[in-house]
Formats: sequence, structure tokens, C-alpha cells
Amino acid sequence: MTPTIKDVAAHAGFSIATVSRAINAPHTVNPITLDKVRQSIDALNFRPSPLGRQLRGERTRLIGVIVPTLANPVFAECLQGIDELAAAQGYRLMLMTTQYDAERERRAIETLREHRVEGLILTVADADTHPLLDELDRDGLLYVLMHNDTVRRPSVSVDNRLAAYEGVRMLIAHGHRRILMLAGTLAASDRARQRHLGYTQAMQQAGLAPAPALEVDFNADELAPSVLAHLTSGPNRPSALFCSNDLLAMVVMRGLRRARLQIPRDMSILGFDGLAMGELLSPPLASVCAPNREIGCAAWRRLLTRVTANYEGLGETPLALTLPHSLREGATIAAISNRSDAGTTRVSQRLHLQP
Amino acid sequence: MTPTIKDVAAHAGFSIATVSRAINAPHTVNPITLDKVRQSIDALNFRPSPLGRQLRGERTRLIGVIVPTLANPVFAECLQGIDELAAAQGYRLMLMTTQYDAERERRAIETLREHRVEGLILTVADADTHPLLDELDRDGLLYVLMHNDTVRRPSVSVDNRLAAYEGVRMLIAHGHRRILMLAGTLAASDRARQRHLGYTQAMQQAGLAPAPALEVDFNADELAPSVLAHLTSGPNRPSALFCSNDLLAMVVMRGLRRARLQIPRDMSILGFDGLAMGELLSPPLASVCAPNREIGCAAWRRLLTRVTANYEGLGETPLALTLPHSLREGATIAAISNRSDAGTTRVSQRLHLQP
DNA sequence: GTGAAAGCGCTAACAG
DNA sequence: CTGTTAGCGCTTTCAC
Repeated sequence: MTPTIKDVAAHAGFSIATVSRAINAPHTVNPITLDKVRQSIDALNFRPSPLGRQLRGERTRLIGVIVPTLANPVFAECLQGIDELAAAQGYRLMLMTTQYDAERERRAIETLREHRVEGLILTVADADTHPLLDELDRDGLLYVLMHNDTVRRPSVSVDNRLAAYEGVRMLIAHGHRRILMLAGTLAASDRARQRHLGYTQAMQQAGLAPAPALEVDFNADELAPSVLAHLTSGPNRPSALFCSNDLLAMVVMRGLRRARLQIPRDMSILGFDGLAMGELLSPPLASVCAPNREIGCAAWRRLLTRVTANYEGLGETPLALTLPHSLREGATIAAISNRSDAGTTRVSQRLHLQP
Repeated sequence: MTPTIKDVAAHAGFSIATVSRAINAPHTVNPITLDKVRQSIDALNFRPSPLGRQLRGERTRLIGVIVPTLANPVFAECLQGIDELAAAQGYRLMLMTTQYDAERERRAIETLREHRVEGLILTVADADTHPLLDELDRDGLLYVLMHNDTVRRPSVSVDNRLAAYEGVRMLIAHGHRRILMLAGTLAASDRARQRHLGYTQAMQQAGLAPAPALEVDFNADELAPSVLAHLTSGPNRPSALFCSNDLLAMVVMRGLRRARLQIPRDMSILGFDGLAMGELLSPPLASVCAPNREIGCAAWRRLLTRVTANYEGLGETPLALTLPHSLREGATIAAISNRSDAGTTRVSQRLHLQP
């Protein structure tokens, strides 16, 4: 079916070695021969198979990428960064998604290892306690985590705790006192925990009472009645919600609107991720922004450094790389008039944040 | 570094043939031997390399996927569908993006061919006149197009012309008469042309004057002043915009809002794609919806049918597969009061659409 | 039930 | 400058 180097050799009337040289070291072969070989290559539409090369122990130039889902643009944004650099540097990507499923995570890593990827860029639920990552460490397969918040493993992320802390501080500075944190049902991720920690610290520091994160089903078309009740009724209903990611924030906003709440008049919303899409919303979504594309790029660079170091025997790099986050003060946050908290001063000036 | 079948054989004290059988045909080997071999496999953490297998002429079970970008969720949605089926059926995906660049398109196809993908799922700018696709046809490499609107090649799409026609009819039925179509700067795609054709037909049939599509820069942070002027000033300014895709619609909406126009009061907006995200907007984006995920799934099924037919010698399938579209009547469309068109009847009842 | 050996597409020593 | 040959990891006859 597909022509091999043998076919080319036969067609050109030379040996396969000459054909190989014509491809890989053109200067070492007679120009006339070279020309004939090239004509045969064109005539047969021959493409050297990477299989043969790889088999010879050469590099696969294949990098595995594992993300939970593409439905959340945060991963699509990372991927854009990775893909850009991979294309530029002549690497190929093999992409797998896990849909947050541990078994699929296992299979994905397995599959990519079988394909002899030179390294792995991935996002897992909980990096610290992930047995598969220990296995990779043990077997010396290089990897870099994206978004995972750990100091134990090579990773690129923002400081989730600090970023969340600053975000919630911003809400507090706008006069909010009853602030609830919302998280997806798969809240057990390392970064979600760090974000909740930041929330807790900001609340406590302001003398406010932090609450456990309220779990919200991402995929449901409507907010669960119990959740809605929690958010909308009672004298202690929150005036602001800190959502553990932007997609969740958008889902929640829709739910609130359907319940006839106006945003930000009746509820302020702060997301996390800084999706590009968030700026296109109306009102634009306030968010704690991670440089997603840059996280992908940085993960790529770190991995490639390690990969080439591996091949060329260079030194080691530090484990966790923390990229700067930023606050996007979108219009989904209102300075609160404290109808029910009469007495609290209204704060709206720019604030100095402190870790 | 990574253990080979040889290492396992040595470790277990058998020949590589036995190890191979233990893996691929366990029932043909002595249970005791099998057990020993398996222990060695575990001990050495051996994974059979697909390279060896492929080299033996076996199938690669690798499918190439090429999309213009992941920044537009429409492709992420398709990919979700493809990925789901691929994972379930034991295939691997190799993903490349082109950023709408012809040269990258060429390289992507080239790279994937080198990797001996069994087939290709892709979206190109203009399918009918694409020389690379002719080449694939000639060389017998199987592929299925997503979203491309062509009857000449295997493809899965919606009827872009009809869908756009119905969308614009809906605008007209809501009383709009000055309707402009907006397209991205890379408007030269087959589907954009079909959508503009649908727009033109709907306008003409209603006795209205269609206009050429107005090109808008997707990536710019602001709408170009000339575009904004076109949309907002003069007695003939449009009352509704038909945007060639949802992402464009969102960018345009932001631009209009910044220019202090309210949506839909001052301008109605209709998108195309039916992004899941659109429903989360406020107001929810009206859109001509394509079943993106399903398009990905259908493309996968078609490709796999052809791939297996190729291997098992079954028959051929028809070329273009058209999936049903739907209209999402979001709140970005207002029934127009025809301030300037006094005399036009206001239409807001549900309508029967006709091709 | 097991082993020896050939061969898949290719590269790299080594010969000529 | 070109050809011969071995060998990469694996599967698969074919003997034993």
C-alpha cells in the first residue's frame, strides 16, 4: 500500500542505504544520484515512516497531553499554548481527555507510555497523592503538571491560595460580608482546596465567618432547588459568590437569573480562571485570572527543558513554577450598600492586597 | 531504558516468542509458564511497544484530527464527540491545529501521514477547491470533513444555506428589514459562503435588499471604527445582525455595548453554531444551532466505517452527510417596533419556515 | 508447549 | 560515493 524505502530504491535503481542517505544526509550523495532518488520519491509519493526510525532508538518527538475535558475552555486555552510551541518545535501531540475519571486517567497514561511519548503534560485531580505520578517518577518518564497546585512535583500553576485570597479580599473591600464559595461536584482537586483555603483566610482576616464550599452540579440545566434556596432566601443569604471557576460562575449566573435575581444588583459574582470568554459576557465576569495560555506554554518549555536535558545530560530544574495571577474587576461585582448590614462602611476605593 | 520483550524473556527464562504468545494469545501457553511470564512483565514494568506491532504491518489505530483552532469552542465541542468515541473504541488521536493557515494545513496533513494515521478528520477553509484533499483522494487516505459544506467529498455538516435562510427568516418574521450579515476576516470558507447565500435568499424572498457580508476582525479588542459607524449611524443602520458564528456574535455584542447600544433593544443579534456557552450569556444568544458534538461523533463513525471497510473490504458510503440544525430563539432578538419603518406590521408569533 | 528464525522500514557501521 | 549488513521490538510461521 504505502511505498517503503525499498520501493524507492528499486524504482531509482539504487540501494536502500543510498535512498536513506539522500533523505537524511543529502550532501553525502552524488548530486545526480540524489536527483534520481528524489524523482523516485516524488513519483511514488514516498514518506519515510517514523516507525523505522523510532525502532532504531531514535526520538519519537511525541508528547502526550492529558486534560480532564475540552468542555471547559480553560483547558482549550492551555492547549492552544502547548500546540503553538509544539508545532513550532517540530513535536507532535497526542491528546487524551479523562472526563475527571480516575480509570480513564490511568488508561490515558498507559496508552501514551505505550506510544513512547518523550514526556507528558497533564492536569490531574489531586497531584500530591496521585499514585500514577509516583509511578512516572519511579520509571523516569518526564512530565509537567498544569494547574495542579503542588510543590512536590514539576508543575506550572498560579498560587491558587493567594489568588483566591486576593479575590475574596476584593469582594470584602467592596463591602461584602456574607460571601459563599461555590465549587463543582468534583471539588476534591488540589487547586479547589487551595482556593477554598484562600477564601477562608481572607474571610477570617476580615473577621467574617467562612463556610464550607457549596457543591453545585456543573452540568445540570438548572441549579438544584436546595442550592437556589441556600443562595436566595433567609436573612443570611450571601451577597456575593466566589465560584471556583468561570464556567461554574456562568452556570450559576444563569440559574440566578432564571430565579429573577439581577447581577450584580442582587448578587455579586467572582469567578476563577480568567477565561477570555468572560470578558465577552454582559456584564463582563469578574474573575481571578490565571494566564492559561501562558501556563500551557510554560509547561511545554519546562517539559522540553527536561526532555532535552534527559537526552543531552544537563541539569535539573526546580519543581513548582508559579505564574502571576491577576484580578479582573468585572461588572459582576457591585459595591454593596449593606441594606441589611447597616453600619458597615461602604468600601470602593482601590485596595492594597497583602498575602 | 524501557524494557523490551527480550528483557522479559530473559527474566522469565523463556524465549521472546513465548512472551509474545503470553501477551497476545494467553490460552496457547502453559498456565505455569504464563504465570511466570506475567510476573516478569510486572516486575520489569514492561509495556509492549506498538512500534514493533505496527512494523509487522498491523494497524496503527491512530486517527489524525485537524481543526483550525481551539479558541473557538465550536471545534472543542466537535473534538469532545470525537474523543469520546475514539477512547471507547480503542483508537488514539493525533491533534493538530492550523490557525487557518494553508501552510500549516499542509504540514499537518504531511505529519499525520508520516505517522501512518488510518484516517483523518478535519475542517478546512474551502473543501471543494482544496488540492491537498485531492491528493488524499488520489492516495487513498481516508478522511471525513467536519463543518465543510461540500457535496464533492465525504463530510458531515448542517445545511448551512438552509440553516442561515431560516435564521434570517426568523429575523424578518420579527419585523426586521435592515439586516446585515457579519463575517470574520477569513470569510472565504465554504460554509461562510453558503450562509451568506441563505441570508441573500431569505432577504430577496422577503423583498429586502441583501448586502455583502461585512468583515469584522475577530481578534481585535474593539470593533473597527468604520465597522461601528456602519452599524450604528445613518438612517439605514441595520436593526439586526446575522453573525456568521457565535464567537463573532459575542465579540460584536461587546463592541456594541461599549458603544452604548443595548441588546436587543438597539440591535438584534443572531449567531451561528449554537455554542453551549451561548445559553449562558445574558441575554442568551439567539443562534442557528449545529449539533457540534454530534457532528464530531458522526464524522468519527463515518470515518471508522470507511476505515474498517478498507480493512475488511466492505462497500462505500455516500459523500455528504447533513445533520439537522435548529434555531435557538434567544433573547438577543427583539421584535421590532419599526420606529423608522412605520407601517411595517409587527410580527412576533411563531412562524412556519419554508426552505 | 516452546523455541528458532524471518521479516516489517529504517539507520548506521563497515566495505568496497 | 555506494552497497551490504546488522539490528531496533515485535509477531508469526515452522520445527521440535
